[in-house]
Amino acid sequence: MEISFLKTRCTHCGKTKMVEDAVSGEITCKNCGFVIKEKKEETGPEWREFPEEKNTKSRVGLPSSLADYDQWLTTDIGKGEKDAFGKFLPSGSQTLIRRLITWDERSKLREPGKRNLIQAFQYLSRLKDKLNLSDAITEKAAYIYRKALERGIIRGRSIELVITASLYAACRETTTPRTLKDFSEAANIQRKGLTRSYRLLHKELDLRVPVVTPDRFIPRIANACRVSEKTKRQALEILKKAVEERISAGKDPTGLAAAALYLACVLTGESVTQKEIAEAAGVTEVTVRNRYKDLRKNLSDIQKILKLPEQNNKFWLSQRW
DNA sequence: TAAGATAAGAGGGACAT
DNA sequence: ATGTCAGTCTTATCTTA
Repeated sequence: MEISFLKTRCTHCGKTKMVEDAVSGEITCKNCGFVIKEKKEETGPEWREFPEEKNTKSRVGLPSSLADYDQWLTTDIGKGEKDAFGKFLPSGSQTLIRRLITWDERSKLREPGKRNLIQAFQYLSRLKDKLNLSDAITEKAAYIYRKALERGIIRGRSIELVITASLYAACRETTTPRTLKDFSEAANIQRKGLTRSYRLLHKELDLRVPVVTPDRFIPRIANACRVSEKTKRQALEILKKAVEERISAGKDPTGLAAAALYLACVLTGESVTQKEIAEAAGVTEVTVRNRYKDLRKNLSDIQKILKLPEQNNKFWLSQRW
C-alpha cells in the first residue's frame, strides 16, 4: 500500500513525495529512497466525517488492540449500594457485594494467564519503543504471544524471553529488517536463549516466515554510514547480481548487505571504512572482508553491471584480485 | 591507521546411527 | 536421541601497505 504524505519534505533531496510501507511502517522518499521515519503514528479522525455530523466522530479513544491484556472487555461490579430499581440494599447485602468486588478485582489480577499477559504486554510496549517498531508489528507479536501462552510454550521460560522472541518473529514475518542482535541488545537477553525460543515458536506455531533478503538491510546500513543515494542504488544492483550468481546462499544477509555496500563505496570512491560498515550492519569486519572477497571474485564484470564512468576503471584495475 | 591474514572456537543444520 | 561433518561467523592477534 502506498500513501503520499505531501506535507513531509525529504530531508535528503527536498522532494515531497513520500511512500509508506504499511507493514514495516517505514516512510521513505519516493524520489531518493531516503528513510524519513521508521515508525508511524495514528493521527487524524478515526472515521470519515460528514459535514452534518461535524466533530462527532473524531477520535473516540485508543483503538482496540490484541496487545491490551483484556482488550477493554472486562466488566467491573458496580458499587453495591442500590439494586436494579434504585432502592438501597440492606446493609448485609452491601457488605456482601463489597466482598464480591474485592474478590472480583483480585481474581482478575491473580488469574495466572491474565497476569502473564499484563506483564508481557507492558514489556512489549517498552521493546516496541526501543526498536522503533510499528503498531502493526506489535499486534502480530501480541497474537503470537497469546498463541504461545495457549500452547504452554511460556512454561519454564521467562515472559521477557518469549515476548521478545514473539516480537522478533513478528518482524521476520513482516520482513522488517531487525536482527537478533538488535533484540538481544534492546531486551538485554542472551542471543542464545532468544534463538532457541524463536525456533520453538516457529516450530510449534507453524509461522510462515519469508526468506530474509539482504537488500532489506541496505537502507539501514547506508543511512547509519551516511552513504550517498547513488552508492546505495549500486549496492542494490550488486546484491541483485550476487543473488543471480548464487553466491548469496547460506550467507548471513546482513554481512552480505554490508559487503555489497562497501564494494559500492569503493567503486564510487566514497570513503567509508570496513569498520564503520561492519558496525552499522552489526557484523564483524572479518565477515565484511570475507563477503567482500567473494563478491570481488565472482563479480569481476561488475563495472559493466553498474555502468561506471571511465575514471573509476583505473582504480578498479589496480586492485589485486 | 585501515585493511588483510590466520587460527581457534561456537552454534546450528543435515545426515547417519 | 546422539554423534559426526562441512560450512559459517565471531573473536583475537599479528602483519602489511
